[in-house]
Order: sequence, then structure tokens, then C-alpha cells
Amino acid sequence: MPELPEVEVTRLSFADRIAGATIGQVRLGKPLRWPLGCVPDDLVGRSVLQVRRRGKYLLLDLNQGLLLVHLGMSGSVLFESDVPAAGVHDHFDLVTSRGTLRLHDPRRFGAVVFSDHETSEVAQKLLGKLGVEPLGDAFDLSAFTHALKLRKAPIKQVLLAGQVVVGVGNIYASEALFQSGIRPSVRSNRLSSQRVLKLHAAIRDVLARAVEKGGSTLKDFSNAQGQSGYFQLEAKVYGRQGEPCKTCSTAIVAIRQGQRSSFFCPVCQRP
DNA sequence: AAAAGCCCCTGGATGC
DNA sequence: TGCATCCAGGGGCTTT
Repeated sequence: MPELPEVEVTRLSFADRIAGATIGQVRLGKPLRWPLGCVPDDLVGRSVLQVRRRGKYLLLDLNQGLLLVHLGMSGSVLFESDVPAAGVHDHFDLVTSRGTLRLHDPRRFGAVVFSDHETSEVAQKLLGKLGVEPLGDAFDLSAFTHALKLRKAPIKQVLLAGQVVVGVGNIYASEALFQSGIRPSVRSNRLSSQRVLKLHAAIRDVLARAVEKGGSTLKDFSNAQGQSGYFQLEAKVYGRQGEPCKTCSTAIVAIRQGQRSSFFCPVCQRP
């Protein structure tokens, strides 16, 4: 499932190659989560300046306006000079002078949205409430500590909500909490400053290592060159319920939190 | 304002 | 073999 590392790995795998490309044609498949927000032909002739990332969104800056691309649950992007004929799950093709950018998304929770400006209403609706970038300088310990003090929900759900810190989805929230020895059910405002310190470091460490490994390919994630990631091989708790903890051999436990599964070691992660 | 629950979607696993 | 059911979860939306 694309979280920050998968989106960043995707970005890195095509940003340089698409920069400077001119859009020649746009093809739409089945509807995605939201409509494109402009007539496809309006994009023809514009050029792609650069590709940025905000949380789990890819931002394609055009010489006029920008495209916000979200991979949802099952999305992946391909950017090649020659792409095969569109399949039933290929819902967006941006044909450019340097290759075709294709969004493949079986479950169609993903989206491609055009906006005149990053500060426009449509863009702010998607980006406006996002928390800080965990791999950036703005993710500092004191602000993180303060933000967690203001929340009473379980820490796992506070991380997933993305209003304090972005990009941490179900896999990396479980892994970061394991690495910092915190049980997912602990209330955010009850965490000691010592534990917040560990969690802060663990989030950065887990996400950065996942980017280095090319992300996690649980099912079918691949980058824009079709390459899989390998971080799933390093998962300590995610998807390992009943299996022995790699640190203490205790069976990993799965619980439900907010319609999502959480995984933890009952010995290594204390309430 | 925060928190909790609902819903969108399809493929794969499971059960009868 | 076939069919029904459940589950995966990002995240915006609505309700509490």
C-alpha cells in the first residue's frame, strides 16, 4: 500500500526523466476517486517542470497549473517511452514528448486532479490539513511532542490521521511503534517525553530505510520503472501475527483500531 | 476541535 | 467447480 516511502520512490524513479516534457495527449480510463478537474485537452501543450511530493501526493508542476496524483490503496505509476496498450486498470495516461506517464490502479482509490495553483481551493482541500514532512527539517522534536500532547486518541491512529505528521500509513506506523517500544493503543497525550523522543527518531529511521529499500512491495507495488521494493522483508511486526517476535520470540499480536489492523509484540511494546 | 464510524473499490483468500 | 462472504486500507466525509 503506497505510503510515503513508496510515493517518494515512485517520484525518484521518474522525476528527472519527465522534467521538461511537453504534454501531447491525455487518455482517461474509468473514473478515479475524483474527476480530473479540467478538460483533458486543456493539458495538451503544457509542459512538466518538476515533480514534488507532499505527504502521499505527487505534485507535477506544469508551466501553468499543477497535477496532484494520489496512488490510493492500489495505485502505481509507470513512466516509459513505450507503454503497452492500456489495460482495464490503467485509468490515466499522460503522453509526453519524453514518454508516457501511466496510473495503474485496480481499486481506483487513487486520483489525478488538476489545479490552477497550489493555493487554490481544490488543492487546499487535499493538502491544507496535512501535517509536517517527517523527513524534513520541520519535523522537530519539540513541535512533535507538543502536537501529541493535544491528542487523546491512541498513538497509532494519531499517526495514521496525518494531521500531525504525514506519510505514515499502516505498515510504517506499526513498524515505527515497534522500533520505539510503544504499544499502538497508548493514548497520544500519555506518552512520556522519553518515548516521544524514541518515536520521533523511529519514524524518520523507518521511513528513510524504506525509501532506501525501494519501498514495500506487499502485493504489486512497483516504481515508475517497474521495479519492486524490498522493505517488506525487514518488517518486524506488520502482517506477522502469530509469528515469533524477532527480538524476544513472543508471538506477534494483531488488534483492530479504527477499522485497521495493528500489529505489536506484547513484550517489546509496553502499554 | 477532536474522535469515531462510514464509504468508495476490486482481487484474493476462505468457506460451504 | 462455483458462488457468497470477508478482508485489505487511504482518507475524505458525516456524525457525535
